[in-house]
Amino acid sequence: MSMADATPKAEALTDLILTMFRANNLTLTWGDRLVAPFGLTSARWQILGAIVLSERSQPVAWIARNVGANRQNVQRIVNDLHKEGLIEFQPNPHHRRAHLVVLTDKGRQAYEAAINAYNPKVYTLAEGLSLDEIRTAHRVMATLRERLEGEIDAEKAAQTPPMNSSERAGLRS
Amino acid sequence: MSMADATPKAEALTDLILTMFRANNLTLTWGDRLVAPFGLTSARWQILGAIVLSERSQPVAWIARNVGANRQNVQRIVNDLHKEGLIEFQPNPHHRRAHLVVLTDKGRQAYEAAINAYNPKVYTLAEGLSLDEIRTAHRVMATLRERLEGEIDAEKAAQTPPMNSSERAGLRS
DNA sequence: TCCATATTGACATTATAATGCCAAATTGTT
DNA sequence: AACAATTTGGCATTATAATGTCAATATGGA
Repeated sequence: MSMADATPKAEALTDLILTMFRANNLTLTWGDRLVAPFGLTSARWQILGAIVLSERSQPVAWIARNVGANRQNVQRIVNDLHKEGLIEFQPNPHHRRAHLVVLTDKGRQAYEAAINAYNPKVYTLAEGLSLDEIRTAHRVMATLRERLEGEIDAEKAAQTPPMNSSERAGLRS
Repeated sequence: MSMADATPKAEALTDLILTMFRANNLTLTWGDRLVAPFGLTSARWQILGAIVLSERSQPVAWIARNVGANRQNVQRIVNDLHKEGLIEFQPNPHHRRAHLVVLTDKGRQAYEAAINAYNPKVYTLAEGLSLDEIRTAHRVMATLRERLEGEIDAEKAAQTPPMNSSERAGLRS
């Protein structure tokens, strides 16, 4: 990175980040091709997974938060999946508009087909790597994720300083 | 991932990939905010970096290949950077149309400002992580990248089987 | 030299993502 | 009960990315 004052650790983290950018994009296009035969994309697959793996069925906005994506994009993808019969909406006892999203049989089949295509591939992908180093990498990436989530949350909080209850009370006087 | 037949290693790699997706997106928005004051984005920054860090000046298509992005998108970004005076084109002795892309003073200043803003931040980001585990993570991600590049290249080669010289000779008869 | 192939920038089109705004609905506070 | 704040889906707009096509140019063989 041509940073004169970079410590080895910071330099190594920069290398990691740059490699992550490439690996991320490659993984997405790899996933796109892998699940294309089932009418899926990486993005659709991710959303189906979020639905399948959640304890209980959720409205769109919750899914978006869970996968860390924009609510509107998830809504668009969910609507597409609905048009194609992969998911359906169920009434939400707690909210009249926020319907619950569940998989149809067709959706479940597509998701399972994706998983079945993925499993042998990811096994091959892991060849030459030890369980330990994969887990170490996971821990590093998880730490990175936590740090960044913290920073971004902090920025958002700084932009619109939330009132505490005494401040709100003061406004009313 | 709810994969009945997954080995621990494959499962760990899946966890890593899912965490990578999140960390990647967070890093990009974090980078966007970091360099926005200098008229940059993560994508622009990456391209300026590719120009700065390359041994010799290159045309757009080469830059695109180096950063693993679409030629057309890099072209668009480069054109934007040109309009804003961050880069300029120089004649290419080896190609009449493929001009060489170089940074202007303004571009260099923006890039340096980005680096200066980035350096202390990445140092903070690395806190709590050891040099060893960062390097291990880097190696894992680099392996992942190589594997995926290999797979994708293989698929492309399979789509349009290239002729060898004898096949070409045979066609002519 | 001649010719097939590959590269490159330009242009067009489509797909996807990001952002802002709105009204309906819900939640929490007082 | 009343009211502010938040959440949610819908809609519109813009920004960015991806894909395809084309002509100009360059490259490598024969």
